[in-house]
Amino acid sequence: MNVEEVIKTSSAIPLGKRTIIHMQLVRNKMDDELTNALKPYEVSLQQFNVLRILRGQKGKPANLSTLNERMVSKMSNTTRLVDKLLAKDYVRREVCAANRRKIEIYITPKGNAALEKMDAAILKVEKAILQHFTKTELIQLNTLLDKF
Amino acid sequence: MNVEEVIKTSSAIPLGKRTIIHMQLVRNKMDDELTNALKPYEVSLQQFNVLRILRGQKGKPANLSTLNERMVSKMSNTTRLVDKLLAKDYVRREVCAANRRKIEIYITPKGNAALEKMDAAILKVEKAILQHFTKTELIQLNTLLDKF
DNA sequence: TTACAACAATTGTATATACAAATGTATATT
DNA sequence: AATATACATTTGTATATACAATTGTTGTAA
Repeated sequence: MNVEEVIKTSSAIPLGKRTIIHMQLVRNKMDDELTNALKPYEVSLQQFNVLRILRGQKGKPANLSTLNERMVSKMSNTTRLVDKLLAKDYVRREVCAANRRKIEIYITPKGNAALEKMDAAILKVEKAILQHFTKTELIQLNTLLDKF
Repeated sequence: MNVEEVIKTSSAIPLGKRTIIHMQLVRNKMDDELTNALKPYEVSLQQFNVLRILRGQKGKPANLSTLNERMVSKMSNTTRLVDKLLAKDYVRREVCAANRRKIEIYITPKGNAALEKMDAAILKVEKAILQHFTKTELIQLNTLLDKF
C-alpha cells in the first residue's frame, strides 16, 4: 500500500508524519475488510470482539467493566453494545448475586455457534491481509509496534 | 506497548492475530492523542485533515470529491464535515462557475491562522508518539507497512 | 431537441460513539 | 446506625458516520 497514492498527494511527506498516516491507512483498510467479512452475520467488529472475549471466559461470566478492559477498542458505552448482542440471543445477562452492582454476561450456545461461523470468515480475511508477510517480517513488525 | 497487557489477556495470541490487534491498538492510541491535542481548537482529526488539504492547494480551491479522495480516512459525508468548518469561518464555499455541479472550497485567512496553531500542537504529539524510534526503524516500519 | 445516463453534492434516516449526569448498590468512617 | 464515598451500570443528549435516496447539473446519443 503506497501512502502517496492512497491520499493522492504528489508532495513528499516527512518520515514521521508519513509513518503516522501509514498506520492510519493500514488500520482503515484492515477494519474495512474485517467489518465487511462480518456484515453477513450482522455484527460489528466490536460486537465480534466481545463475543470472543466471552468465549474465552470458558463458562465463567464477564461483567461490563471486565469486558471493557479487554476490548481492543475501549468504548464508553458497553451497556448498549451488549444490548445488541442480547437482542440476537447471543448473550445472557444476570445480576451478580454476590455484588448486585455487577452484571454478569455469558455467551449462549446460539452465540457460540454464530461465533464459530464468524471465526472462519475472519480467519480468511486475516490470511488475506497478512499474505505478503513472512513469519520473520511479522515478528519484526510486532517488535517495532511494541515501541509505540 | 504490550498487546497482552492492554487487552488484559493471559493466553498467547497467534502471531497473525496479534499483529492485527497490535495495529489497532497503536492506531487507537495515536488517534486518542491526536484528537486530544486538537480538542482545545474544537476541531476533529478529520476536520484538521481537510484544513491541511485545503492549505496544500495553495489558493486553488478543492471540491468535495477531491477532498474525499485525499482524506486519510475516507468518509461518506464530506458535505456535513465541511459545514462544520464553514460554521467556524475556517473555509469558504462557492459554486464552480465552469461546472455548476461542483462546489469549490477554499481555506480562509482565519482558517489558516487556526491551522498554524494546531500544527504546533500536532507536531508535539507526533514527536511524542515517535520518540522511541530511530530513523532507521521508521524506514523499516514504513517498508513493512507498505506490504499491507 | 429530447430523452437518458453520468456526475457532484445534499439530505433523510438509522446506527454508532463520546461524554456527562443519574441510578442503585456496597463499603468505610464517624 | 447514619452519612459519605466509591463502585458498576445505565440513561440522556449531542455529535459522528454509514448508507441509500434525492436533487440539480452536465454530457451524449437518437
